[in-house]
Amino acid sequence: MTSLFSERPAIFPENCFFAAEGGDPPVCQICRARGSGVCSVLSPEELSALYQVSERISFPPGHIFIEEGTDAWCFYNVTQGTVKLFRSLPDGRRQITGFGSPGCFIGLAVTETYGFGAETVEAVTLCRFSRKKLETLVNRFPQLERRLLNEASHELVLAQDQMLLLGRKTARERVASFLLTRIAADDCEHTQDSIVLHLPMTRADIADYLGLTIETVSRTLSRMRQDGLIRTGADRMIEIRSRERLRTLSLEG
Amino acid sequence: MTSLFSERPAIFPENCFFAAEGGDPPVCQICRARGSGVCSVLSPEELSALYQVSERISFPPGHIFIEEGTDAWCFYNVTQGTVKLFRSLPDGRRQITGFGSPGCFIGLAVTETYGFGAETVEAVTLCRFSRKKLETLVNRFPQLERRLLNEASHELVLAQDQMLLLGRKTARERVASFLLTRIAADDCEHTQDSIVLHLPMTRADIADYLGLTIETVSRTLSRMRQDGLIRTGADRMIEIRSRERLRTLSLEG
DNA sequence: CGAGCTCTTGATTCTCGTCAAGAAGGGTGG
DNA sequence: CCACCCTTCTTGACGAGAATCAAGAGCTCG
Repeated sequence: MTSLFSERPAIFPENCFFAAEGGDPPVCQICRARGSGVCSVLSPEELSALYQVSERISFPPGHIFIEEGTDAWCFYNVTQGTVKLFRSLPDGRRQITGFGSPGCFIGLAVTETYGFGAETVEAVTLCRFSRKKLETLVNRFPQLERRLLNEASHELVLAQDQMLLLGRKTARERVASFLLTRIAADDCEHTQDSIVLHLPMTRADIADYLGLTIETVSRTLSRMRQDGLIRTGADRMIEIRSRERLRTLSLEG
Repeated sequence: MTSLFSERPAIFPENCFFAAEGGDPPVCQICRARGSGVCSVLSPEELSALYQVSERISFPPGHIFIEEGTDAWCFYNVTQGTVKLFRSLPDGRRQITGFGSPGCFIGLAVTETYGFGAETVEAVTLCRFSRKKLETLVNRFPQLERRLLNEASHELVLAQDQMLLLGRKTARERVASFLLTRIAADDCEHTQDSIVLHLPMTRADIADYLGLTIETVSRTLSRMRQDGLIRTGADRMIEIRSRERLRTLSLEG
């Protein structure tokens, strides 16, 4: 039996095919989430059962697939692309509570209704499970429940990081923290001393995630560019020129 | 089998003795957390097993009983009083991520080490479980694991609320939201049209929870007092004179 | 009754938001 | 392949809201 909290599988996107086994359902064999999603704790036979109660769906960029406050009938697993999860106020102000990459399980923070909304950032593929059927499977395969608890525990740690950021950090610290988070989320290529990062989200998304405005995000990035900390390229590419300086910046302005 | 997420027992502090049964260990029979804590899903026999691997400890106000980043050897259940959970930056800035009342389980957001610190607000009594022994019990009583998942799920919802508050609300909206949260947390006496609330925490705690300064919290409460929304009394008592106006205020300044 | 907190209030500063305009980038159709 | 349009991004000027600095009032508790 694995540990009660936070023993999440390591994410190796480049090795993802290693995680899938010959006995897995065909779609799962090539799935980017097989090594890191909740399904990673299932044997090929168990995975088949999960596979049978799920369906693969795809959405274009900017598609809202969970509307805040609607009945929570299904859960999702991101298998390709990036999604954003958010909460909003009646007047339209929006806070993005997190971005989801392949392997991310969506639906931990629900009651009878979704307490959050979800929208695609890029073209996205999801694995969708009906809530009822997933619950049946969780009862059959207890390791799924353990895995969900680990996931929830990890989400809580991230949420607390974000609360510290939103409540106590300056704009400069927030943007630096964000870039470091993105590096950890591993959408990036490491070369020897610099790191090239692709941000799939717009400035508006970053602003809504960091509790800032578009203009402040843009200005802060410009200043980092002037300071030689980063370089920006086409198609939302960012080159981090000193991860160490960025880390310092993320903690003390 | 209960639902996978968020079926947390209702909290009835005034009825707490109803939840305890004659077969419970003596301390548990009079425990304020018996009806709402993780132990609420256990039968008297199961509770005895949990009781045997736990110990009751008390701390004075202002005592830090979890130091950020230290090894996570044990989990806690609050049984009396209020605690604050926080994260901090190297330069001393601090964000309180939540307050814990009786029934609150502490330790969901851990890995090998505590990702957060915990300090008592008032005199506090806790039930302490060694991590290893609790894990053994969770394996024995699967409903405990389900209960922990529900708890984590609920914590996530609260964390997302708080992110929205910290990222997008004004000082006035934050303080209004805070008071409403406190009413829901049920440290209060309802009379017919007004609600009398006791806040155990200082202005500094409130400020650290809301991402503001002491002065701003104080000024905001003063303004609410001038506006006839609240009245303040000795010993951190606050009378809410219009819950409805407060709710409006919490959403749109 | 006095010491040390906690809380309130005022004056001032500063960070970030708002408003506005223009540049850059991406996609589409001729 | 280029012109055009729309969205995204950048930059500047200005203003508002909250932080900071400072002083004093109000509570608690020994």
